[in-house]
Amino acid sequence: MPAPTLDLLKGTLDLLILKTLSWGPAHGYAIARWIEQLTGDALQVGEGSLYPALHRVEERDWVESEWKVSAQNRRAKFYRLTSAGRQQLKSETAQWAHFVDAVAKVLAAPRQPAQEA
Amino acid sequence: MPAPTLDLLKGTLDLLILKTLSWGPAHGYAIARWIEQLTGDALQVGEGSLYPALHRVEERDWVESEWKVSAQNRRAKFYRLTSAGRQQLKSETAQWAHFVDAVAKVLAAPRQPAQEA
DNA sequence: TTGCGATACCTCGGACTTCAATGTATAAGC
DNA sequence: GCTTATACATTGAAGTCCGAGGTATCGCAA
Repeated sequence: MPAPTLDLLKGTLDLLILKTLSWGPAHGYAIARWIEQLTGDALQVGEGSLYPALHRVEERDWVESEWKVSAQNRRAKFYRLTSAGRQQLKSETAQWAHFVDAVAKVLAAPRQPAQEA
Repeated sequence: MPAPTLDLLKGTLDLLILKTLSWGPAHGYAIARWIEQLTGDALQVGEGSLYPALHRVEERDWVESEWKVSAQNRRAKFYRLTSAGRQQLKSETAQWAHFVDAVAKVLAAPRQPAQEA
């Protein structure tokens, strides 16, 4: 039988993280909880997706990190958007909108396009 | 330097193929051209994505195939949606809408959600 | 004080998709 | 005969997701 393969995030996790950090610095665990809370658990961010994603956005210099103490009095790595990250957020947001629009065009089409050669 | 890595389709190719076939049977090459034409090339379907995708939707019994001769007088494998495929199309369309809506909720949020513990 | 749940970090491996590159073959047009 | 478009296919590299497993601390309750 075919594996279920949820793959809920479809490559949007970096965008979601950058957007979340545009509200202000946060640590990984809180970012994941915020995304879940905002979407009513429609999007779920497992730790096996979260931490690699945080590491790659830092690697690409879209965020910077610093160890601090969380509101729950625990050691946590706080991430802050860099100016390159803010630029990236803008760019990825536009690309996402463009992509969603393109898919919508196909899904809305009542029939095949005219004049295929 | 980080690889560009377009990844335009983000896991929606199966959905796009099923939708395209809901207009009637078609062969792979035509499906790809239709998607590109409908989206003004916003979505591009390379052959290395297309054919594996067609094989997996057939493997899952969402489509059936049959060799015929195309309008261009060439040997071509025509795909037809099965009733399971029609069901899958409906389900995936709903899931896609749900997903897009969830992402929009995060992107539209002006700030972090209230009362994090 | 011992144990548990929540917070918070991390890595590994498997499964999957995308996509460029490469290859085959035929029809039509020049 | 050559080129272009049509039409199929596979391979390998790269990237993402995610379940499973591991570490550690805090606060609380038994």
